Amino acid sequence: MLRVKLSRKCATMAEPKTIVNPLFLREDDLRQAIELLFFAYRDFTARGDAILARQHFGRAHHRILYFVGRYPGIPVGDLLDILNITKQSLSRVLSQLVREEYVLQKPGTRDRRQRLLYLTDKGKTLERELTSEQRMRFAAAYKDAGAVAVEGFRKVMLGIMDAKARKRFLSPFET
Amino acid sequence: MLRVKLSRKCATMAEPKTIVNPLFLREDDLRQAIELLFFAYRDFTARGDAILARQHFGRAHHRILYFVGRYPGIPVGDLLDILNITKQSLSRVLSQLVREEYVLQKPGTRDRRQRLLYLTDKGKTLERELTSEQRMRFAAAYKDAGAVAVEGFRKVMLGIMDAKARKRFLSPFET
DNA sequence: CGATTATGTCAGCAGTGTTGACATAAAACG
DNA sequence: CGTTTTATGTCAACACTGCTGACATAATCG
Repeated sequence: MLRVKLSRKCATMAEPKTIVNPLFLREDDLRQAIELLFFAYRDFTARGDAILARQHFGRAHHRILYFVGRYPGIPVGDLLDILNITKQSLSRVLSQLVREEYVLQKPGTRDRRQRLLYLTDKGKTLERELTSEQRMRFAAAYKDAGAVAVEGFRKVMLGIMDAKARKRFLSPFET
Repeated sequence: MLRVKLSRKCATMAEPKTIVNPLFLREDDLRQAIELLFFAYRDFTARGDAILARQHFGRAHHRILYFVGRYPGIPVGDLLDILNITKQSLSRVLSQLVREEYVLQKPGTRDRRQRLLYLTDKGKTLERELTSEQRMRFAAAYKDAGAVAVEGFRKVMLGIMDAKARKRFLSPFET
């Protein structure tokens, strides 16, 4: 579970971790964990970015499409909470999606200040195109890894995210 | 500063998945997987970004500091391979780090065209500050999740990344 | 020597996140 | 009812990061 490559080209590659030092190995595990997350996320998002670039969109557009598809009728404020960005950042991208008819806004019934968001058919189509590759990626990885591994992945990811986000996963119907 | 929770406000939250439909559940698992990765990565990088902002740096600076610290003496080309960005993108940030003496460049001995990269003490200090929070995050998550979960996390992440990156993890001494 | 490689640099564009300031409509409250 | 707060939007400016294209230098290779 050691080092990555570069061996041929990178001079200071040696440093074999052969000595059984629990503490040292732990450091190595943590370093590897960081890299696993980095490379997985990098590759996970790469193809979607390419698709988005075709229509002059970016990753932010995908995130909006995804979460609006996930929670049809979501108010803007809730979307801001999920994305953890400012309303100005969201607005720029969201208004573009509304203008180009990927997303539809309806005034709230209970609270007419709210603008509830929905995907149009056009939006659904693009969202599916973007997300399906990512779902296939996970489907393949889950299949290869097995059910036990999947549960482990889930546990570690929940441990990495902040408590607030973790709560959303663990208790779907709470404030 | 926090908004409210989705559940209360978002009308179309219901959709209980009570019906035992394997295919449907699978879709739900994949959707959850995507979100786990999204939220974990978002929160994983947030504090580092805040630290970097203090010195007018960004996430790209951290990545360079991290991988140069990881592979002292790494040539620029190898770093480009790891980061998967253009040399122009790298150059802007790297030359800044060199100028401000976080990173040191030495001409290669075998190939004098190469510029081998090393962290200065200043660079090591900043890198440690940035990465230590991330390591602690994983240390806590790993501890809570347990060894089996960690192995599962590792398997799933390897499955998500592209084959090229996976190889780097699995066969430490190859290109 | 000519071709390729490793690296760098200048310039411009796009996407995304930030802060600050200001505006409107509706809900909440006393 | 009138004041305050909330939900949302908008304009503007700035910073970081990625990309493409073009061009330059030095060293290695064949």
